[in-house]
Amino acid sequence: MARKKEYNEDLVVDKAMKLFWRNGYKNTSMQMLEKEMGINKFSIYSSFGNKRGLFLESLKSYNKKVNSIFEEFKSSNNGISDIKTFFYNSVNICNVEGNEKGCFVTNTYNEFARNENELIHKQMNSFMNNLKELFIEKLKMDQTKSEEVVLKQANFLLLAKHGLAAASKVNTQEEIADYIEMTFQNL
Amino acid sequence: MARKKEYNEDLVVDKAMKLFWRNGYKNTSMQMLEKEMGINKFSIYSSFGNKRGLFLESLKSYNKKVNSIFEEFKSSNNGISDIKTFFYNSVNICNVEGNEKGCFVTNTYNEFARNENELIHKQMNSFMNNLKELFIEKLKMDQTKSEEVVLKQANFLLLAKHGLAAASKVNTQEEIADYIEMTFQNL
DNA sequence: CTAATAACTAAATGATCGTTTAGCTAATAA
DNA sequence: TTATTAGCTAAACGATCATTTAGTTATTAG
Repeated sequence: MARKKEYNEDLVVDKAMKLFWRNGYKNTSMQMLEKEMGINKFSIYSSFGNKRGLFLESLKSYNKKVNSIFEEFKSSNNGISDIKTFFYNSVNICNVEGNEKGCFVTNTYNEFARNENELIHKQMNSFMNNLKELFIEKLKMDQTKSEEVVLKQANFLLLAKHGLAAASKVNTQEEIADYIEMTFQNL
Repeated sequence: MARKKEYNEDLVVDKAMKLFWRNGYKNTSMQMLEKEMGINKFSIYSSFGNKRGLFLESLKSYNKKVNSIFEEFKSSNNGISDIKTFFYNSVNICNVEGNEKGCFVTNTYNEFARNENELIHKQMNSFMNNLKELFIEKLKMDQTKSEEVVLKQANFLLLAKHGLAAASKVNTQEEIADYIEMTFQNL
C-alpha cells in the first residue's frame, strides 16, 4: 500500500533506553532522543505516541536486557549464594554497556518517587515485588530459618539492592565489591 | 537610604530548600519557588543571583539543619554505636519535617551524578569525605580492628548510608529499621 | 502507469522554562 | 519636605520544551 519504515523499532528503543538510563527522564529532551535514535521526531511520535510512551517502552527494553540475569537467578538452586551472584551481576551490567550508571529501574524509581505518574509507579512496584518474592524463595531454601527471619532478611536485601543500585552511580567497583561481601557475610 | 527587605533571607531559603528536597533541582521551577517562598522572582534573583545560587544556598541551609546531628555524632565516644545512632537520626529528620523524603544531599548526589556542575560536585564530595573520616575515627575506637578492616568497614558504611538515604525515599520505617539493625549486626 | 497511502522532512505550535526589565512604592538622609 | 535609592510588582524576554502540522517522498495495489 505505502512506504515501509526505514528503522527498526526495537533498535531505536534500545538507543532511547540508554539515553534515558544515562540522563533520567526530565534531563532527556526530544531533541536529544531524535539525535541518539537517528530518526525524526515525527517517527518517534508515530511509533510511541509521546515521550512518556517512549520512556515506558525503554523500561520494557531494559527489563528484557536484564531478563537473562533474572532467569539465571530464578533457575539456580543455591539459596543465598544465588542472591549474591545476582547482586554482582546487577551492578556489572552497567560496566558492559556504555557509560550508563546504576540500575535504570532504580534511577527511575528515585526520579519518580514523589511523582504522580501511576503507570511508572506500577511498573516499579511490580518489579520490586517480584524481586522480593524471589529473595524469599531463595532464603527459604535454608530450612533452618524461621518465616520471620526470612521476611526480615528479604526486606533487608531488597533495601540493600536498591541502595546498592543507587550508590553504584557514584562508587567504584572495589567499594561496591566490599559492600556486597559484607552484606552477605552473615545471612 | 532606601526601602528595607520585607522578607528574611534565611527564612525563604529554608522554604526553597524544602521544595528542592521534595522535588529535586530540575523538577522545581522558579514559578513553584516564587509561590513557596512567598516572594517575587525579582526578589529571588536579587538575593540569590539565579536558580543555581538559590539551590546552593538551599544545600547550605540543609547542612545547617543536619549539623546538630553531626555535632552529636562527632562529640560522642561510643564508637560503632554512635554510627548506628547517626544512621537512625539521619533517616528520622525527614519524618519530623513535612513530606520531604530521603536525604537532600543524597538526592542531589543522585540527580547530579553525571552532571558537569562542578560547584555542586565539590559540595557533595566534601560532605562524603567528611562523613568517611568520621566513620574511620569511630571505628578506630575499637583497637582490636586493623587499619585495613577499619577502611573496609568505613567504605561499607558510607555506601550503606548512601544507599539507605536513597532507599528511604520509597521504603517504610519498619523496613528501614530492619536494614539498620542487620547492617550493624556484626561490625 | 497511476492513484492511494504511509513514512519522511522540516517548520511551526503553544506552553513553560530561567531570567530581565520598566515602572511604581516606600523608606531614609539631608 | 524632598531628592535619592533600594525593594517591589508585573509584564516581557529569548530559549527550549513536548507536540503537531503541512508538504514531500517513496512504495505498492490495481
